[in-house]
Amino acid sequence: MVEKKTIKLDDVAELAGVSKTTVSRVLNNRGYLSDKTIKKVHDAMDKLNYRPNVIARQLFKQKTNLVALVFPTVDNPFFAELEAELEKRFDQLGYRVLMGNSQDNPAKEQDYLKLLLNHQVDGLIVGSHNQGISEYQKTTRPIVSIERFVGKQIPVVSSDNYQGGLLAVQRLLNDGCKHIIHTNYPINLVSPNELRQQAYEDLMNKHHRKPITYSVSFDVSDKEKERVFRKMFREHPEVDGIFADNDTNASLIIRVGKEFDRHVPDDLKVVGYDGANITRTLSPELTTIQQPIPEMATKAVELLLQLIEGKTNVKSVTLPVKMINSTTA
Amino acid sequence: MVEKKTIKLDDVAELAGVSKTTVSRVLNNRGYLSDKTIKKVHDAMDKLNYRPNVIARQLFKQKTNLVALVFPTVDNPFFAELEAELEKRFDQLGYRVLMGNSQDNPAKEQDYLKLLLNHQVDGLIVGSHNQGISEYQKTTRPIVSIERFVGKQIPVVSSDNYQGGLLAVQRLLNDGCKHIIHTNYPINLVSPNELRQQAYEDLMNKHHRKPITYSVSFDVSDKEKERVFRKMFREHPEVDGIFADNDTNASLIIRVGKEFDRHVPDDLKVVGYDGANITRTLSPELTTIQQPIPEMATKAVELLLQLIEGKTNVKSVTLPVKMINSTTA
DNA sequence: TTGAAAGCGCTAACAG
DNA sequence: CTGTTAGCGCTTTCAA
Repeated sequence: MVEKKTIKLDDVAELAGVSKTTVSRVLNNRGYLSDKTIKKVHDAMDKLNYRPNVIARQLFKQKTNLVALVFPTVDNPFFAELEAELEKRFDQLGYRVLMGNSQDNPAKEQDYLKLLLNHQVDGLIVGSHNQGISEYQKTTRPIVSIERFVGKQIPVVSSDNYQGGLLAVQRLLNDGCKHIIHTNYPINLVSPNELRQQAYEDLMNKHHRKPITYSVSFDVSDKEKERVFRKMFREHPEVDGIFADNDTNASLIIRVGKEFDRHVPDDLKVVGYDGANITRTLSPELTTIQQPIPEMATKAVELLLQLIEGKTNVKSVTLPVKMINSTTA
Repeated sequence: MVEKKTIKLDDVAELAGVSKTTVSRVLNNRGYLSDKTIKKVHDAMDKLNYRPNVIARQLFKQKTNLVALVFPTVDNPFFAELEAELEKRFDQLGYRVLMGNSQDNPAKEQDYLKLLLNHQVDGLIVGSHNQGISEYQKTTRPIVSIERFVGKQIPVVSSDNYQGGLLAVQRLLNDGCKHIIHTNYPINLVSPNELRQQAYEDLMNKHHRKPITYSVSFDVSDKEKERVFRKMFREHPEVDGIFADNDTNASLIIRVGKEFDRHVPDDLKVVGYDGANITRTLSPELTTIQQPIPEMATKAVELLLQLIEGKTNVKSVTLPVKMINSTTA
């Protein structure tokens, strides 16, 4: 194997018989250059198979064109689609994307925050479910959050959770459900998600029904989740309608329901939440509230770019949700 | 808003009354240092809220501790799980992970290759389906491929596709299927995937049946895929067993089958492929061949690290698959 | 145990 | 139109 030393600007300059500056200019298409020089330089580059060292450029520019996506895990239909959409947009804008699966571990989330603070990335999109990371409050570096309140100065992109809750519960009511239960993940007051629960409770109260909510952590196994749902069916055999906080749970609930001989949609109606690609493909029968994932990605990228460009008055946005009618409700 | 200038080593050194070198040593725990000095430096760092600039360090070390994952898209159960597993392992080893969704676009794939060649990342894991990117042949930089032949010198991690094919088809034969069709994505000779088809054909021939394969591109819409499957049912109404090349297609086939009044498993048996988390959760009824995704991730990381560390004799590996018995076959 | 100085590879004033 | 020079922030010989 031939020992290869790195070719740098200097080497190209020497071979082309010009200065580093000139080569740099050719590289960046900046300033006035004679065609002859440009050609000479290109020839030299080709001959040496020159490759610019991006790290050196980054050091000078103090910009990496890198952003990090901090979500619990990419192995989930909603996050997978969201991250794919984010990556697509960032890529078009010349940004590379770091995958930050926080696994709902505050330490890992903090690591990614440190990347930002250390100028290893130009910005952060966060959608984890941890709370109380105080650094978020202090930093003025570019962060946009998705579906989560992080800090007073950090803009949030969310879908209309209250409206989503209303749509779901109203659908179950229209279907004639008398005993509607809501599942949610443990609510911390920092998530716009609680608005879904709020909508559920408001609508239940309005109809003089007692709201009942079961909490299921995001980061436990399917087995564990099924255990909670079994408990739910056992404690509330009268249940005939369920507003699940995400499609995966909706799917698990439908399965567990069968164990109790409750069949969808005849003696149990279920509305899910999210409506991601993968779920639509694998479980098209699910009636669900669809979050506008592509639009959320577009907005988040837009806001983060504004922050990166130094804009100060960047506002949170809420996007409309949509009911997907299928056969489970 | 207060204008904040970047704190650097120099500033810390000045405040602590020592030299840059000393601060650097404290930072890296290198060389002999008196406790007093260490404390002074730490105090200064704290007071200034100093954050080392990682880019500068990378420039010096010629190492970024970054790897890129180049797969068609992360919005797919198999790739999502694989990328999540890869990220988890790289993270533990101090590597950050770039998400490279190539969308089966050779230009994008080449962009990521360029990152590697430009020393922006230390290594590449590729699992895209493009072929004929000649740079792969030339480079000696660290690349590991997953389920895909990329170049002679590039190690491949794959699962035992031939065995997977045998298991699937044998299962359908055991179930008494007489007319078994295989779906696959268009085969280019660079994919170990073709071994599945080989196994299918070998077993069919052995049983004196005529092998029939329908090809479905990876990157077309569900609608388009369904169209192909409708064609399949129309052209082969006698079909009673299907070996699908992935679980998503299996799921689509089962749905399309219903349109033709073919119900699983009574008058149609289907075996899928992949057995990823999300699929198991959303479609647990699917009988499928499960790829050992976590083990594949472990191996791929292991091999890439060997390459990054300069090892030369890095060998490809094949890992065993497993049959998941459920109710569609 | 500590410091001075050179340099990683590139860019951008500024001067010609 | 092109070159000289001074860094970007850090690490590491080498010398003290």
